[in-house]
Amino acid sequence: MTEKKPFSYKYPHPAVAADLAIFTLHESRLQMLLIQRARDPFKGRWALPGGFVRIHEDLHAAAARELEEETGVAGAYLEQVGAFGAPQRDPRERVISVAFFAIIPSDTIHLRSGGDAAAASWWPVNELPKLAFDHIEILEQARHRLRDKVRRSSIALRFLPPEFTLTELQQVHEAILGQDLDKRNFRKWLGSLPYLRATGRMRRGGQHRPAELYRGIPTAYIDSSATVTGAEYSGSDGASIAQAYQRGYQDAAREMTTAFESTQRELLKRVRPA
Amino acid sequence: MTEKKPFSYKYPHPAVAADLAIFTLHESRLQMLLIQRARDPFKGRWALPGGFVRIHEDLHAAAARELEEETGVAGAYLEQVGAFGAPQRDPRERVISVAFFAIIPSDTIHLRSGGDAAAASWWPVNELPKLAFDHIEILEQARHRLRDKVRRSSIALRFLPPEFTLTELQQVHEAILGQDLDKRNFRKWLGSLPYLRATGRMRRGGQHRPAELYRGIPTAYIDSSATVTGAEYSGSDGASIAQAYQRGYQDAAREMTTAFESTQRELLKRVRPA
DNA sequence: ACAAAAGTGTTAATCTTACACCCATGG
DNA sequence: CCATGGGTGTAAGATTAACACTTTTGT
Repeated sequence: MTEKKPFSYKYPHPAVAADLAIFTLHESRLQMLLIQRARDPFKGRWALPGGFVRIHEDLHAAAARELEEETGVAGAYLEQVGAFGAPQRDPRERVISVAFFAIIPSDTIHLRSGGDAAAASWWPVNELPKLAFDHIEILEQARHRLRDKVRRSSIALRFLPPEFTLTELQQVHEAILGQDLDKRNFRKWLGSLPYLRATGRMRRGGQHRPAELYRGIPTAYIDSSATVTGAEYSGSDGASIAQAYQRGYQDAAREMTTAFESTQRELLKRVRPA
Repeated sequence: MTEKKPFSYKYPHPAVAADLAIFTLHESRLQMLLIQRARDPFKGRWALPGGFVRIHEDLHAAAARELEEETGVAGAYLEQVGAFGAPQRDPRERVISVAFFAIIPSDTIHLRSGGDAAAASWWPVNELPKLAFDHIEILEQARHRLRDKVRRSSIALRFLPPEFTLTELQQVHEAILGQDLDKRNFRKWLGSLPYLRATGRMRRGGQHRPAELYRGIPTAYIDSSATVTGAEYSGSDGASIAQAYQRGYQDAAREMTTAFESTQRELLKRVRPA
């Protein structure tokens, strides 16, 4: 009945897991992915997806792997929230969990049911069931981080496909902040951001005026060099980007850089040279 | 020559350490504590203080323990920055480091030289030596967090003794932000914060006008109940606190709560009932 | 009396908020 | 022609930024 335990250390070591708060926008609501535990402890309870970090695996890579196993999505936005390590958080053994939050675009919702899970499904963040372990705490920190960031970065774009309407973008903000926003003020604010560009294309659908489609501008165009470059142009576009940048959108720029870097790492794995 | 390794697991487990970016204000500059490594790897290099988390020890408690071992200070402000776990960050074995930043008041600077350290000393953050491991990365994240928080929380008070002058508080902000601030605007801004109270006492020293001493108000007075309570009073103090609170100082309040909680845990250990 | 830091207000510019109507399309 | 969501501007209020002189003390 005794298992083989071939990995030995001079001092006791905890296990390290990566847990994920995976957000998406679905039916105009912020939703997150939970799995129902198939085994004890907390059998039947809902929990954040996650799993153990492999011994030579980077934390971020472990989270990305779990994310892909669970959703089939590679290259989603992924950001560390922090480590959770209360001694008794897992009754089996000491487990330190490094939590991440992930955002997957609302047009990318597939699910796979993994090994530990009896079921996986999306839950609106305001109607969550009781969670296993200390996952409610992890989740609250992730939500808080998301709320903070949505105002100061381009992270909202991560919830949307590459082209989107401003109304869709507004719905992302409203879902995350949990409050309605004024359409005109919201658009005025967007106008001051350096990372949105109208495509000129339209989305038509429903019996109403078509909406213009926008895209996020990759960071390259708005990093610090834009301050110098943009200012020389008479074209209002470059100038306003530079100006907006100077007025404190470094945060947004930095965030996009980080985001792109992390995504890039994943994407590069599956892209042939052009 | 083979060591005994009595702790065995079915799967390999990483070691988990807590590393600390310990900040203080010294000679009007933001400084941090580094230790010089006595052993390989990186023998002779400077590094963040830290050590392994014990198997039944909370992460926060491990950081607090290291902090006290290194500085003799208990109950300092301590906040997690995140987990750092690149596979080769420590050449000896897989080590995942949970980083914290700590703030110790500028009147509390004692040092003890611990086991691993050949020496420990304070370094101005703008004149740091080359660091061991990935500590420069940890430190940059900690500094960034500190800069972000100083504007949106009462964290600056942590650098000061319980009573301080507004000029001292301004110096804390200037040291952290790395830029000079306008005295009048700074004070106007302080006036809008809910957590400062003039004591009426003065500090005299030097051949100039004495400065009034201030204190931080414990969170109890400014948490959400203040919104209700304060508004009923005609006394301008309560009302303005409530008002300021409503206008978005929840952040400050929450931060102080967190800070107080973490400190309290430490302090309660050494306080007799009144 | 002078050197040194403490303390104090006003104005212009910018940013934020509140608010209501016309437009283009599909049915 | 009507229902639906898309798109647009202005004025008042709040916040931020720039800026210089008087006060109080110790020597």
